[in-house]
Amino acid sequence: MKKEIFNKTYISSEIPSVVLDRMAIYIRVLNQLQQERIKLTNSKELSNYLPVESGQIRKDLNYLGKFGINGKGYNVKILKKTLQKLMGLEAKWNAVIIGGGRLGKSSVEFMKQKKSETFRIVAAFDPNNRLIGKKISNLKIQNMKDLNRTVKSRNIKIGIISTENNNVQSVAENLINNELNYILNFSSFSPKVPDYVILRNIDPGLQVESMSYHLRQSSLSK
Amino acid sequence: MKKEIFNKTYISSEIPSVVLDRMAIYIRVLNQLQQERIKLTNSKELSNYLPVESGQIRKDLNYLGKFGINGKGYNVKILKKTLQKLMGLEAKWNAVIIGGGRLGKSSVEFMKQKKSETFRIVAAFDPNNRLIGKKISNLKIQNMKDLNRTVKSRNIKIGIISTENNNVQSVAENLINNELNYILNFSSFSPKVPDYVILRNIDPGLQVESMSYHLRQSSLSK
DNA sequence: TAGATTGTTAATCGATTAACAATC
DNA sequence: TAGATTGTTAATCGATTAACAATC
Repeated sequence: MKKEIFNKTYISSEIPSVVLDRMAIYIRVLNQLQQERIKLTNSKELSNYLPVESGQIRKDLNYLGKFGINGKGYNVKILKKTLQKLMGLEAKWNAVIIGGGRLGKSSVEFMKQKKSETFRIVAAFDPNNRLIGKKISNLKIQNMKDLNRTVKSRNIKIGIISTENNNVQSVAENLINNELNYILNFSSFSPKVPDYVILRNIDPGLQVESMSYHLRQSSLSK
Repeated sequence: MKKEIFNKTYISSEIPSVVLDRMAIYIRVLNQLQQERIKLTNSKELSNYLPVESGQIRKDLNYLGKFGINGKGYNVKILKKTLQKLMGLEAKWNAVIIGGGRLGKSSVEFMKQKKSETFRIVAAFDPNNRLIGKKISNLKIQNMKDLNRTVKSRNIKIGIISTENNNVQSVAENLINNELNYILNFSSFSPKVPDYVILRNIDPGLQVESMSYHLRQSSLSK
């Protein structure tokens, strides 16, 4: 028993993060195929939907062990389920949001529309005392000093930051002090966190800016 | 004159996209330093704010030419301005949004809160005729058949997609047929586009999912 | 000048691609 | 069995890191 758990952990922790990123994308494509009632696919077909070569897809999928069907391809349903299991998408983690202002509200609303259902926001806080008692996403905004109690009682694992940039570092430290080591940051300032903390900065502006670079390039060459 | 433009284009197009991504992040940090009234910085200090080593920062910045001050560091203001210029952030490009439903609205609202000011949305469309005439972000939703005329008359360069997943491929093709080769996609389906098209998929769910993977890992090892 | 930090080269590392034997 | 596609190895490519001479 112990050994199996150990193996799983071992195998999984070997997966490079570029591969994990692609695996999340593969699930999107498999959903698409399922909508089109396709039961069996193969690495060539998958590559049609992605900027990834078929060989690389096969290599990535082999981190899951071998369960492709030689000469046939992959069973869409099984492949999707296996990926979802690996990515922990069967569970739903409790999250707390820090920052109940406009950025907080629009972030929550946006994620809701994107149907991102990996976490469930069960409590809200704000370092600005004037916001306490107001509501965000049907949750009453609480005083930061109650954070620890709520994290414990509600079994919260994820901290979401949506405060002003200048509060972000201290909020992040506060979360970490409360053993929240998984942080989703909607602000534009990336806090410095210890290595063991998993931090994801959600900053689409960065992608728009690299697009801007290409727009300028094309306007220069004209 | 011609030569200078040629050189600029040449130098810039050599910049690997990983480096461009980091450059956008460097601008964020420089903004932060400016807020703290810091006039001079160096690669070591910058690395404190980033998951990037000082040597790599220096290497990245050298794509801009050499204008660091040996023994001193970099002038914050000049460095920021140079990066912004390279990234084309002085210009503001006109954009059209296709998809005036809830995803469209919350995407626009979210980007507004994130103060992403690289583009300006000047027109809205929806393939669903029932939405025509309604409003999104103060813009009347128009009929898709008027897309071409509006793109030309308003000098639109960027197409934003915020429709349902199953419309995304055809909407993308429509945009490209109208010479909109810079596409920002807020849906969860990535359309297949020709190589010359610059496509950015804004899908924060992917980052949440790779976080989920780590949450599962940690719960397994307990 | 001495001290500090840049700019740059060479070495390392890891990820991608190409190719094909194994297998259903 | 023949045909097709997987799983996997070896070769290539590119990005990161380490190290230091150049320079203010």
